[in-house]
Amino acid sequence: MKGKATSFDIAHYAGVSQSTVSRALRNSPLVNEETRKRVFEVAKQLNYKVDKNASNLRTQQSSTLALLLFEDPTADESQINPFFLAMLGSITRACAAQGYDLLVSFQSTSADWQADYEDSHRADGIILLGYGDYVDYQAKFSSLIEQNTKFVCWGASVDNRPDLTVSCDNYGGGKLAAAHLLRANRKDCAFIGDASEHSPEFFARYQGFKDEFNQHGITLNERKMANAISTEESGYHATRSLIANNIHFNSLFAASDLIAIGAIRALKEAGIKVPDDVHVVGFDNIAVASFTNPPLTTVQQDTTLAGQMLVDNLLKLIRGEVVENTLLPPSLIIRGSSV
Amino acid sequence: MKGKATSFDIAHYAGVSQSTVSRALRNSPLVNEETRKRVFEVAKQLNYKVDKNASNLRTQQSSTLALLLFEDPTADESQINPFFLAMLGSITRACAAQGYDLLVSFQSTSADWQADYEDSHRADGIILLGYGDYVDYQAKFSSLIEQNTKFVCWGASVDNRPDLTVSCDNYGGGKLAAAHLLRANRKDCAFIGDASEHSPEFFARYQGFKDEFNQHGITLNERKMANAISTEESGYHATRSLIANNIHFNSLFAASDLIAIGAIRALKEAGIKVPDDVHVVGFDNIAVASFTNPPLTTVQQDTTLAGQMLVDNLLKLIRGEVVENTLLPPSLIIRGSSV
DNA sequence: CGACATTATGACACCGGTGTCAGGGTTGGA
DNA sequence: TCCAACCCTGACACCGGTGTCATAATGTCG
Repeated sequence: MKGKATSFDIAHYAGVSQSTVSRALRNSPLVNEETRKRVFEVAKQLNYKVDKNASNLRTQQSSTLALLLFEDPTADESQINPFFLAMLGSITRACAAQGYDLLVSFQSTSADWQADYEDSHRADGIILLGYGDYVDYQAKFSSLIEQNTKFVCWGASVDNRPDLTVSCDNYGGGKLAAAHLLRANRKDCAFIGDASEHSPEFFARYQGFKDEFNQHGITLNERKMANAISTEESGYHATRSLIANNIHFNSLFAASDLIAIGAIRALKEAGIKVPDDVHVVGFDNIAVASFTNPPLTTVQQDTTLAGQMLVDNLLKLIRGEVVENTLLPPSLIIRGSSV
Repeated sequence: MKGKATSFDIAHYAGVSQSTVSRALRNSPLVNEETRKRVFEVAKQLNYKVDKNASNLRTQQSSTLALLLFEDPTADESQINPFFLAMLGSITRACAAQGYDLLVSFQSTSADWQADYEDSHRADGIILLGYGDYVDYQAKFSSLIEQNTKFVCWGASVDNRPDLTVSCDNYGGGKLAAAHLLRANRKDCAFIGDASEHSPEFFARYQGFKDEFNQHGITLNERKMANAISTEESGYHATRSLIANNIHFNSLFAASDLIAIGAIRALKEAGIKVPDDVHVVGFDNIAVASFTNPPLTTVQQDTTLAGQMLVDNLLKLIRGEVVENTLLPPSLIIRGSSV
């Protein structure tokens, strides 16, 4: 037998029509049990597999989801944010559990990214994942909605469509971190991250953090903030610049673990002890966090649940079901960097 | 316009036949330049995208590769080996660079994994990635070859088909590690990992390591070996058991970084100082390695190059070109755990 | 025994492109 | 003027399935 077997080949050998083969293989109740058995046997013998292209073409759906992973173009190319890798893992698993395949694609945040996986019928829906400047995205989101493209995104909120977003309760997470530092009476706190509308997730973390301090009658000093994107390098440099400017603090909240790790490096280098001189709290609970020196206290995001919710919500959207906004509860992981 | 536009819609609005639309969009030289321009305009207006299912069905190829990631079933489910995640990243990028999409799928090593992505025409070829018990795989490999399925795999060697494998020079890497420890005169060395034919990569690392010692007239003590799979937990327990058995050593070579990190934890717990009492060397250079305490000396595998070679070689196989066996050179990264 | 429901199957159009072939129109050389 | 060459286009079969419709065979009941 040259080439791959088709349903016609099976039909020939099983002595039935091709239609019957198709029905038999999909367990249609219309087919006689004996016939079905015969068809299955022949199919197995010929190592037959349904041609997904033909099947998808006819049914107009692909049983495939696409994952677009946005990378901060300013970040080091070779390293991918471990938090998103963890998400990728859980999304992959969630897809498999639902019988869907997953197409993975990396996108640069700057370039005008293409979301044509759905237009071209390669995927039934799209998952958008990544930090990045979501201000620019709203226009893109609108056009996706207009074209009736099914998608969900992590973190970034889509104007007027809370149902398209799954995210961690970043605000609540920020409060958790603040409450923890306040319990240890570390009131003189620095913040490293981007607390602007360009990074809605970081912004929410900062807001929660600030509000918790405010509720304790403490106003954060704006001079003790430094901008950073979510890389170790960036966190390192931001913290260095604070130190270089003689800014003092006895605790530090980083908008992400990578930033926190870079901050710890800068602190150590300057002879500042963690946690004795400065308590450090990060966000994400990436795998590395427990191996740093000292181990990093951090606000955990449940990536397993997050992946599941993204996939579940997307499938609901595809099926036309109603979806609620999904906010996942964060939890505080206390380690050596703050005790 | 309800539903998505097809080439017939474009043909209608552009006043040409559907055949011409198809040709025009694929930049066939047969089409008049003016006609082409008109077609492109209409296509853009209708936000037309070629239906991949139809296209793939007709051309019998998918411009898609599938990545099967094997996980050690005994490992913690929620954590994925960071080394493979790094590989996943570089493979994704390499695919994109070649204009291919990537389907990602996790497989359990134990279950009889399905490689039907190619049979079902969802992918043109398959990349196999993962540690694991490759002895069981040889039969599967044979059947893949027999069915003329295009695939390459990382690490594991396929009987008589070196061209289907891309791997790091694990043997050479082991020698690098050994030479490094010998330079510091740390001759009393323990090995943590699985040095059996079940883990060909670990086995090769151990062989190179042992041979280098032998060439210096030193025979490794088999009692100072402990089995471990590539997880932190496993490395921790293996090392603990060595310590519990009162086995002494002044250096330790771990078959992977995760094992090394677990080993360091066990050593610290037992009051053994790294690197003063024991020099530790790992393998992989995962991202975590530079953040451990002390930072981990390790043998680096070039994941970027590895991903590229896997994709390049697979595409060559698909195109029917000849492929050479690909061995990537490792390099030693010296950090605090061994100086 | 005839009317009718039930079961199992085959024939066929269809999904949306791609590739082949035939043919119309124009140009150029003899 | 006629034929060949060239350029461009349309008609149509085809990829390998799925879904609908028609129909043959069998069973059921009055």
